Amino acid sequence: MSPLNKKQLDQIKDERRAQIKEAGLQLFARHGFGGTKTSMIAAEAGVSEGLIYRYFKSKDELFISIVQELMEEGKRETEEVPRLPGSPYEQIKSLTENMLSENKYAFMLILQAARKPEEIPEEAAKIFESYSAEVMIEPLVPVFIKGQESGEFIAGDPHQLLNWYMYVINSLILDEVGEKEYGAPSVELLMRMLKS
Amino acid sequence: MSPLNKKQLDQIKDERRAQIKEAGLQLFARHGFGGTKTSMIAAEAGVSEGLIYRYFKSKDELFISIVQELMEEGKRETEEVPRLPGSPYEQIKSLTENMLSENKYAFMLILQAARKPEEIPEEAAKIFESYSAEVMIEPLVPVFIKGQESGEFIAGDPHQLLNWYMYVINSLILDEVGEKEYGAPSVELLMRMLKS
Amino acid sequence: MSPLNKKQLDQIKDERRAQIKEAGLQLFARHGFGGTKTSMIAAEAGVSEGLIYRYFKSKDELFISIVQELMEEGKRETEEVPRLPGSPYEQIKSLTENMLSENKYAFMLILQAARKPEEIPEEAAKIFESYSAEVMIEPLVPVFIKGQESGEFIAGDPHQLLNWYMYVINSLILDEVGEKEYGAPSVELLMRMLKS
Amino acid sequence: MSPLNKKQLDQIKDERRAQIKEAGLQLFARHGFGGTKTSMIAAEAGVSEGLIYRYFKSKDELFISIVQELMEEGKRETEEVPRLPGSPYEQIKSLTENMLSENKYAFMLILQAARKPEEIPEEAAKIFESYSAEVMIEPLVPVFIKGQESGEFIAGDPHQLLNWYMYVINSLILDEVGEKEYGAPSVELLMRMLKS
DNA sequence: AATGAATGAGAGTTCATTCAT
DNA sequence: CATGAATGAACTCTCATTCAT
Repeated sequence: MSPLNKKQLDQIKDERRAQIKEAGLQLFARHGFGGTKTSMIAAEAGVSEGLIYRYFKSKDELFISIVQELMEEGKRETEEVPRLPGSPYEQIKSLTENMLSENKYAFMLILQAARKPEEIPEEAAKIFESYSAEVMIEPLVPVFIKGQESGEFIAGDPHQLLNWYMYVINSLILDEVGEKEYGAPSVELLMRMLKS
Repeated sequence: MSPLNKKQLDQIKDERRAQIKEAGLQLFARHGFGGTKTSMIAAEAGVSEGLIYRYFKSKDELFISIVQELMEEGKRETEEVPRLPGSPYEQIKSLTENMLSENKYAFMLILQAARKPEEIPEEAAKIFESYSAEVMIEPLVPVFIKGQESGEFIAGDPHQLLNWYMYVINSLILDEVGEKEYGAPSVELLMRMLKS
Repeated sequence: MSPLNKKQLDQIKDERRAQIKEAGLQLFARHGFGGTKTSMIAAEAGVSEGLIYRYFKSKDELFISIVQELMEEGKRETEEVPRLPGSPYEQIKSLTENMLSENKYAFMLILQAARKPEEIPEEAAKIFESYSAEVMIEPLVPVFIKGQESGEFIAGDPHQLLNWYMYVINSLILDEVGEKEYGAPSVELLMRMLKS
Repeated sequence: MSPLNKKQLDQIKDERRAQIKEAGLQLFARHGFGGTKTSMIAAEAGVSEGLIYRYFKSKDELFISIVQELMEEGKRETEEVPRLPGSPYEQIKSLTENMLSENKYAFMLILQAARKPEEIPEEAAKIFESYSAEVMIEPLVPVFIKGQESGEFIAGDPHQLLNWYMYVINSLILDEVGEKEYGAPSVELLMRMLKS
């Protein structure tokens, strides 16, 4: 039989790349960059250790590649908020719910990069900076102001309030929502911080 | 010259032990367990690398010893809250402020143990569990109930609300209050979560 | 369409084998055994990495096979010298020129095997020994003696003088005649070593 | 007993550094950069593999450090030639003898760097270039001219003749003067290339 | 017959721990 | 008691070789 054709090979390659990135995402998110050994990634992805290096030049590059992708995704999500249905309060509540549940790993990893830039590859730290808080918070400012005008949100500098709110959310995500007795706080409780 | 007597030797020993633990506390808090090299601890404590092993059997044991001590201190502080001056709201606000500023390193380390038990020595994780949330939250429940009765706090299961509140505080402490534009949220904003 | 017949298949096989050997020769000559990766050989030969192993059991065997072939070729050339036109001086000059230019790669590789037997497969080193200096020098002895008799060459033990002369030639070939300012020494200068 | 004092420790360090460099010199000279494994160096120096890294940041740095030292030594030796006793012919003969015997390893290594700059650390190649041929040949030009004037050496561009002569010497050194039947050519035979 | 994705042994390097002094 | 040179297990990464297609 003839060898696999180009399309099939490309598909395999894409799958493997995705597998390895997914494994990396989960492990980096949970154990940090230094705490994640390449052997762990290989095991989680179900491939040999050597194979990682056919798809990524180094552990650093794998990390960078993951961060890059996530930052872009995160940016897209935040920009989407003003177009969500409902009042400003409901829009931000939606984003909060999304961050706390669906995209947990992604946010965890992004925020780890933010917290200890000295422990991750330099280039990853740079990428993170370039998508800095501004980029992820700025799109929400108009939404928040609209909420203040309609009386849904408390008064105060919207940048500052949003920053603080995000700060709390981020911290919570990093806690990886343990299996504690009461679990993570309800979104409603958190929103009380902003509600007038 | 005659050799040091037993009392003097014991004093030197206690000092060295304390020096090393203090260095360990700060470094583990900042860089995590895996991110802290024994050479860093020796340098920070101003002793030789080898000396660490006269006072602690291993890096693991040093970490465990530090966690142990901090947990007891934390417990003492929480138990003190009902005896603080002011209303329940003010008492809990006091504790919050204390956790977010004065005892930062201690809390950072404790919480790091809490968050990533896989990354720390198994025994340290066990100690943490044994001082579990209950121990640190239970003493606050009566205070909170008193606050609900006087109308200062929102209604709801006090265990659950306190748990969630602590959860947020803990998360924030772990963020090591970066140099962000707006810094960490004001205690007042956080207290809005509980205030009726 | 019908499959290829046996003759056609054999031809393809011979071509492939030759392709791979030629690529190996150039790369081993330039980069040494250890410095040549199988991936480089595959790329240079324009075949897949796996295919090499259909034609040669291992990288070692490929190397051995190349050395083997070259040694035989070299032997044939040396044996040809007495039948070249011109005086003994001119005959040896001819051989010298040939070695320094036309068959450079071949000689380079042979001599690399000679110089660092530890770095090449053991069997290749053995083959080299078996074709040892004697085999390549002995045919030249009568030529040299004839030159001494006619007064063209200096006096002395012909074996020893030839050996030394070859030794210098071999060393020069191994230098791969760099792009130095003055390039490699002229054949005339070298021949001064032997000329009376 | 008190710990070793500073002087003693410095001596141990100097000894170890020298041990490791000496082992590196011999092995790099014989097997090339890539062909020399750190485990070989450790074994030859009689230390553990890890210890190498207390004295040199990397295998690259060890190599660079060795090349650096040798280049300076080589330069000093060449500059000394005009001050040697005897006629120009005897001075250059002296240098030749020295290169072919006493300082063999040093020259071997230097020349390996010269021959395959792409296979050694980039910085080592740069160092080599900076001490380029000029530096090692230029001091000999006046000596050679003096020899031409007195009729000891053949006529011709002194730069070119010296270059070629050195080229042959270098090539010979790289051959590591095997245990061949007749050994390396006598210095006298080589000098015939230059003698009028 | 041919491909190139996948493997795993072995290389260079780091760092907790030991030990001679 | 105190030192820091020395060790070796474990990590990241490379590359000859295998194997499903």
